[in-house]
Amino acid sequence: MPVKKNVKSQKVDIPRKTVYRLSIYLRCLQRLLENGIKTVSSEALAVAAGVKSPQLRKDLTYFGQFGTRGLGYDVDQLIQMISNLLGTNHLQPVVLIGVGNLGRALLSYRGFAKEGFGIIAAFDVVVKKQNDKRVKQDVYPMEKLKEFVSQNMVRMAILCVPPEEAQEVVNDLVEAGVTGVMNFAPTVLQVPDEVTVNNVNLAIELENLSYFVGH
Amino acid sequence: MPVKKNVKSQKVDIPRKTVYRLSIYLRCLQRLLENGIKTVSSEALAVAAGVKSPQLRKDLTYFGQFGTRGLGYDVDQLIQMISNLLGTNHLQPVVLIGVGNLGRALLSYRGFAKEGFGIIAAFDVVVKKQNDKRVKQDVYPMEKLKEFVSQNMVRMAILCVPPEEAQEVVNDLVEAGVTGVMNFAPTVLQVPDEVTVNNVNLAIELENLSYFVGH
DNA sequence: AAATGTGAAGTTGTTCACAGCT
DNA sequence: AGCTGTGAACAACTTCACATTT
Repeated sequence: MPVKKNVKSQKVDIPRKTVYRLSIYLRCLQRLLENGIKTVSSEALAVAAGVKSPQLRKDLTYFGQFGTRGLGYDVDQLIQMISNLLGTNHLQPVVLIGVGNLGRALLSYRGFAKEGFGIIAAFDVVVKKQNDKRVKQDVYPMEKLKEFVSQNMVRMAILCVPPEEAQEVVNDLVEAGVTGVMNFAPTVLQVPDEVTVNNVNLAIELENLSYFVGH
Repeated sequence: MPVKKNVKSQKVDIPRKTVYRLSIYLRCLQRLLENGIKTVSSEALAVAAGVKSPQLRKDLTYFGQFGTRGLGYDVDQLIQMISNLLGTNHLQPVVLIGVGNLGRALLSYRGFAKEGFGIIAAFDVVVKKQNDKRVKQDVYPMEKLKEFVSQNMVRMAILCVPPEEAQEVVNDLVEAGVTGVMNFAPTVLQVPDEVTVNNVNLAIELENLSYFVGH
């Protein structure tokens, strides 16, 4: 699918898969930076990221030319460019809805914070006593959701509610101004064109694996 | 990417994306079955699954012809065929390695069991007192991993260890006979060709979303 | 009449090979 | 000499249109 950007944005259309790989490159680059490496060739970075080098070069040229021929890419500069493009150079506030098993785990998942995302609040129909001391965020009742989202200009949400409730919740989110949803519910969500939904279905991933593993 | 199957298997190559969609179809079909619907057209099923109808028909014909022209598909028969192909018609034993936040959540995740997978054991370097009563599985020390996997003919594993340990653990898994790994660690794993790795990187999914949401 | 199955056309994404800088 | 940037070839996937079957 070609990436449709809204009219305001000057960005060229970048393939979905390229955007995904940019995240991977970013991680590899950060590791290089930590190791004090200043410059990297497309070949070396491609190996680290698990792709082929022409792929990497093509991915990068979708949004500009950063390399020096005969030399390679400047690690620091490339990190800046990619994280700027992805929007991870400034903190993105995120809300999480559905504090079940999975929701609770994601609330305390360090992987998000490390990459510049903060889950600033959680919502659930039942506001249970939080006896999990790893969870730092406040859990609010569902009625507060729309108000909170609009007031805090939240644009991204993580959805971990049961499948039956997912569509209803996402409607509220969209009305309140959310334009990006990471959906863990096994539900095909209906949203306006300008809203992006990333479906993450763990059961399907396992099932998929099962096919390749064989009978 | 075309799906490479090992020589033993007689299966025709089915595109990766098709295999993924088959799981989605399966869920929709199960819902139809629950509602007592016996027959479904490609058009109706496609809408439910969020794809176009020629796509669905092509997906199905990769592994046979099941429809009746002028009528549609038999729901029950199609469920049988797909779950047989995916290998979910009999229970697949799975082990989980790394009982941190995420690992613990996955252990108690009902989505897996519902789809025919059972996480039969978990492993970690530290076998902490399990005070989480939702987690039913035993947690063993890492030293027992290889032995357990070979003795129980386990072929699928869920990897939730820190990135530095991931490669080491996966080496052990492969040696012990695992051929399918669902990898939550942000590490590019090196495995033999006959082993399938499904990477699930939640931070990257969020980052990806962030791009579409805009600056 | 209705809906499948499929060759062919169209689209998107990947790889190659090499021209062009530094 | 080395490595990037890219047009062109290639491969994979999707959609279309319609012949075919019930």
